[in-house]
Amino acid sequence: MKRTIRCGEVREAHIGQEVVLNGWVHRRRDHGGLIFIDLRDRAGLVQVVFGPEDSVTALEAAHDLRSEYVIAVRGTVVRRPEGTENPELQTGTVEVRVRELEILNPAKTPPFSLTDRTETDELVRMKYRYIDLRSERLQRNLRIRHEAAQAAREFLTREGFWEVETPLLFKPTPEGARDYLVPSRISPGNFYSLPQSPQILKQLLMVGGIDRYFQIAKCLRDEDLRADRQPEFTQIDLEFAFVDRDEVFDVTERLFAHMFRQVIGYELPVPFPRMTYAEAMRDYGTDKPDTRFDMKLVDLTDLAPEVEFKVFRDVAARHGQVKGIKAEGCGDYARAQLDKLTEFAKQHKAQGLVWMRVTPEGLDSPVARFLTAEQLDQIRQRFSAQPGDLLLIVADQPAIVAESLDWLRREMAQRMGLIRPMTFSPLWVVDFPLVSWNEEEKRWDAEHHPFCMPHHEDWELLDTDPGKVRALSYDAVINGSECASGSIRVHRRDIQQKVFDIIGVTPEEAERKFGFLLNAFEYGTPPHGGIAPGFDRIVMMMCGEENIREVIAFPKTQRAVDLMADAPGPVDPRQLKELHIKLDLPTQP
RNA sequence: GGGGCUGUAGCUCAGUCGGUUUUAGAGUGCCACCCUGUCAAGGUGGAAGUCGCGGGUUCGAGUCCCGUCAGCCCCGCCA
Repeated sequence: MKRTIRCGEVREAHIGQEVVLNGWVHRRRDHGGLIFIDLRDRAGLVQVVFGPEDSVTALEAAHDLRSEYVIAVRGTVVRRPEGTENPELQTGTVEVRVRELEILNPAKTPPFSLTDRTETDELVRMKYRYIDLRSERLQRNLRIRHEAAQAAREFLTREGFWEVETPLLFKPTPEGARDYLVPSRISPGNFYSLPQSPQILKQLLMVGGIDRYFQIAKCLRDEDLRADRQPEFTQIDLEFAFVDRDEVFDVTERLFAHMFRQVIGYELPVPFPRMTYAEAMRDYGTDKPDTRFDMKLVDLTDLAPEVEFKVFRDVAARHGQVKGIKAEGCGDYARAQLDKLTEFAKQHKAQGLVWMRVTPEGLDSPVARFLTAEQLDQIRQRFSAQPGDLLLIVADQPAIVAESLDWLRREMAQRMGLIRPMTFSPLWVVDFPLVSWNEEEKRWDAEHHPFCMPHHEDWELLDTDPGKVRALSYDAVINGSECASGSIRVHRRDIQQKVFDIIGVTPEEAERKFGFLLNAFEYGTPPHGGIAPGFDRIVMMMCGEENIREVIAFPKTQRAVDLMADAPGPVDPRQLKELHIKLDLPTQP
């Protein structure tokens, strides 16, 4: 029996029609002489009814139906009897009275229920991913993912981008993330690497005159996983020829706005506010600030040398910082709670946490006795603190102050309920440093990648003070999550050489690693730049999900294992021999 | 590589100070029977356990200790 309509699409308009439905048995309510089945497919649920008036044969057969049986039914759409409508269902005013039932495939009792309200352990969900994919949650998430991809394609096509595929089997890139390698059978001892991103290839497409390129591209990085990181993930990869930063921003903002509007009906504020890297670090202690709430970091370093409190004075003397945040209305935190917050700050590297409860009389704090009344008042004013507020202050090296206060800020916002679900606060973070000092190896590293254009005003600094050079690189940040990253690229040989000099790449090395790209640049390269929005993270936000696995059909665990397929797995020795590979495994003691 | 949380019935969980508060329980699911308007259907009965795994302490371990495995969160890592 071939279906004539999807279960979730049956409506009052179909009353009186004969329909054939195909789907899964979601729930059954067997009254003996009357059986109700909620039949489910991608579109939703509809109630089908088996009764003796319609077919005794079907009724008898229906007693054998169990959860997740795949069935076909033929019957008539009728209005439900007065008082039996179910407002919870889109199909709740109608039902299908069954005359004919065919069991297309029975099912073993599923290892977990798709109808329970309880949350099943993710281990079980991932092992039986094909069952979990039937759940309302994953069906919705994958629908949103599909619609987001379609919206992106539609928008970018309209904006004049060509979708071009780039190879998965490519050349190992020497820097950046760890590569996934693929041995070559034909070229013994040589390997392809799977792309961490199509970075170099998209730049070559610009040299190739493609002008505007996009690709919904799989990227592969052999690094450890996180709640928002999988070893293979998807970027909406973009590159533009003859472009400046503002144009990249404009297109990207409109792309995001289009996707959010089209898929979830949310209006992103366009244009996105812009913040320099330096401002972000100063005000939020991170390069990806969550701007859904304020609670900016307040700097007290200038007050520190004057105070009697030794911790502050010492930190000031060692070029450290004293900064804090104000948690409005948290002045009623008890000692035990404050001890826990101190513990939290310590877990995030701070030596300790100075708290101050703002009372009508002044500041109540263990360190208050080391501060003069005037100093306490200065602090209060610096925070614009009102009675009932709580001040949380960290004194340490700048990096630790930034990190611990970033964590505290987000923790307090969470506790204070400042984070509304399904609100989105985007911004650009711009002017990242071009290079950063690698203390262990005593050299400069590229902060983004070595093809990133330095700010024009900073070109002289390339020779004198590379650490101060700002790059024409940028991140789009939404709700504290890095959602896109890109830059204007170097297309001039002399600038490229200077950047290589700074990061210690010799001409020979450059030739060996990126020779084909540098060669290409000598044959007429347009100024170009681009950006790569992280598709999975965008979809996560649209779905209101906290975890990337919820928006990927077949995700991997934190140990990069597919629990369903049991990948990775061993291979046949013959396959290894063909690839000229001998294993050298660590021996078990 | 490191820190933290978790692991008891198919699923979600409880299990107190280590003990005749059990023969390790509950809800749900499952199985059987009854049941014509339910929608988390209802009723009666039943089956269901390697307490993640290994070792140790003890007269006695789901409970304490050590190790180990797995899942999750975080640090490192992610140009």
